[in-house]
Amino acid sequence: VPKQDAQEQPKRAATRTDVARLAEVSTAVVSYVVNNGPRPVAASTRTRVLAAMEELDYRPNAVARALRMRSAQAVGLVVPDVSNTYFGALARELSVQAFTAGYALLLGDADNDIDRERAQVESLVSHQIDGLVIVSLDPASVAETGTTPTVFLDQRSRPGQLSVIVDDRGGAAQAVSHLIGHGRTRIALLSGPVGAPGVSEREQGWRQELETAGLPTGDDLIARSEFSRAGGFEAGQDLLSRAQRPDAVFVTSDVQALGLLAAARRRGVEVPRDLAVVSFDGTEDALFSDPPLTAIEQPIHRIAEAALSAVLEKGLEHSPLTIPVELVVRDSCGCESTDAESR
Amino acid sequence: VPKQDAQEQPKRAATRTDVARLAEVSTAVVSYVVNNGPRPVAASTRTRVLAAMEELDYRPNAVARALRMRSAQAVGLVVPDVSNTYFGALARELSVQAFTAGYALLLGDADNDIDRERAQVESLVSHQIDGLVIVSLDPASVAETGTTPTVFLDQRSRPGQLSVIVDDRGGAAQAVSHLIGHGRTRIALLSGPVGAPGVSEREQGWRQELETAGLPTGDDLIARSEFSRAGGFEAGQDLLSRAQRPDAVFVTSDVQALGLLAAARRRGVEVPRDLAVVSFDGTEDALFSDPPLTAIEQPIHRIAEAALSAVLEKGLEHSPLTIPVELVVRDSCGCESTDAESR
DNA sequence: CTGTTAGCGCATTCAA
DNA sequence: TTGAATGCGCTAACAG
Repeated sequence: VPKQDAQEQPKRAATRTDVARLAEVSTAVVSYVVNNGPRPVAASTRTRVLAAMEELDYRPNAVARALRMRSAQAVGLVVPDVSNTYFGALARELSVQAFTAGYALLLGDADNDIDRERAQVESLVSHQIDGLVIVSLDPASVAETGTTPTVFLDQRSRPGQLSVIVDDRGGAAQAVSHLIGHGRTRIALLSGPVGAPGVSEREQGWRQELETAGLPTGDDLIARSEFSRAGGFEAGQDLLSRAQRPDAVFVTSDVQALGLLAAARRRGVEVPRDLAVVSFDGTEDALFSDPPLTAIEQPIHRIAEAALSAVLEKGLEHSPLTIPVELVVRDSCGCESTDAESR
Repeated sequence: VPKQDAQEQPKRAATRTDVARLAEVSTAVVSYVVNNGPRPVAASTRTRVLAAMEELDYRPNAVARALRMRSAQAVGLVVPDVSNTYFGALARELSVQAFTAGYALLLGDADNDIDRERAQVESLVSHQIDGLVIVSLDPASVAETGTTPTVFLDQRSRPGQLSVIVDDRGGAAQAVSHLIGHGRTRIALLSGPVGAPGVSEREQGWRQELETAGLPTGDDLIARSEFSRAGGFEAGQDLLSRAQRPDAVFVTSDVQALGLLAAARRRGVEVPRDLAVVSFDGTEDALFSDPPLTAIEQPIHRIAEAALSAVLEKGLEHSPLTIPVELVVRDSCGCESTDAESR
């Protein structure tokens, strides 16, 4: 006498066919209720189907759907390094917003490597993502994304490409202008890797503002490092050990600024008294450093929003779309610390 | 006279069928060369196929493959908040390692919300991921993952579940013991949210070590906050404003410790002189804070490695697998700063 | 060594 | 309002 071991081990997940069989309808009807259309379903039938789905603990297979629909209901994000605070915040913002819109997020970390980046892009595209947002190490050499809408968070994209950018040049100029307003005259630049996103524009902003003011912009005022705390520390050490020490620094990212602050402490250079600092990004890193960083703040929420809609609604009024940035004053620039802000 | 506008607009990406036609072979042969098997292909044929692929710029469709193979060649990661430095580093590590192993990474940010977490898990599973690693807000209520191998980075998983954990209790005890070695007697605990991963074990370690030493563990020595800089700042303010101020704090994460340091500066409490601090995580955050944080360091690389292999090789010698942590001494505990380390 | 073919699970057109 | 049937692109038996 065989016992009922049929439903002991539900080895395979239930499919639409199983549900149809149990509810005694066709598979099409199951689709109709799952998707609320495109054909109507009688209330009583719907109830039966729902019950069967419940009973079988049915979950639609997103992959089969993706194949059929040519869309995975997913967007891809490729960044040079997610562990960088700024990119982490961007990933978080995109994950949350994409989810809210019914999309999953595929993340590709390029590990600061151009070949890795190419490979990540190809992988994501082959996964039928509905859109790709990328902060590229080199927009010119990014892999072909074919029909996948792609938005670059970068100035350097080619004419036809979608891009959402922030006003890097203007922000940098604003930062430098603020420093000049504090009476600083040797304003150094702690810059990012040559070719990295935003770097050359921020450099331009720095240079232009100084030239306009008749202040020096020589190579002895420039240092360069990776976008990392460690990189900022080393470049900071370098900058602070030069013959004629700068009295202010504009730094191209918060994480580098954290490194610079550490280097300054190490050498007994007091910020902001001996060295005023303004950085770019304005992540949470800038709020709790010592001293808190005056920074050009990127509105990550809005950037993510714009990028997502550009990619999903397949368009942008005009590309590039430039998002304004804002100088947020804290303590590192030498402004009087307002109590309300230093938190 | 119709012009050759056939290949003007390659509207659709080339499929295996197109390649087969162009190379004048069957679709199976194309598969064999793409996958290097399972059947051998004559060298000359292979060359023809390769040429056709090149010509058509053919890319295999990962979704179709996933449907057929019941595997997307992808792993999922769900964390409470990617913008947290620790989780960001974990995501990066996993993305890189997964990629190296030929897998993509699907990231789900739970946004510190248990319902969001459930939904993210269901979404990932429906995308046919080959494995899921999750740092859950509540392992008991995580969605059913069916046949998808799942590894929890958490102590509280149920018996049958795979989990990779660090020695939270032991690490905390070690931290507290170090503080006791510095002659501190009122050692507070700046803890995480009730129920968050690792929190209760770290609390236990703190308590046990103090009790053994006959030191106080009262509620007036405990504060609690989210895993964030802002949370740590507020809890720190609270702790430092109490009647009998602690002379040391064990903090359950680096980001919270950053907040605590800011709070201490705000109140003129000098670290480590007035307040010794040891935190948990040991991310890059701990290296460049002021002062650099002595911390219990989690070997993220090894954690990711163990989690990935657990999930992909479907197993673990014994679960939970406990990974040791290590006390890394810097300046915040009051040890003499060694020059080599303070970088 | 190569070709034929049957699905993977789902959405949808076309008939009923 | 429902059902039958087709195909999305790919793998891998199975048969030459």
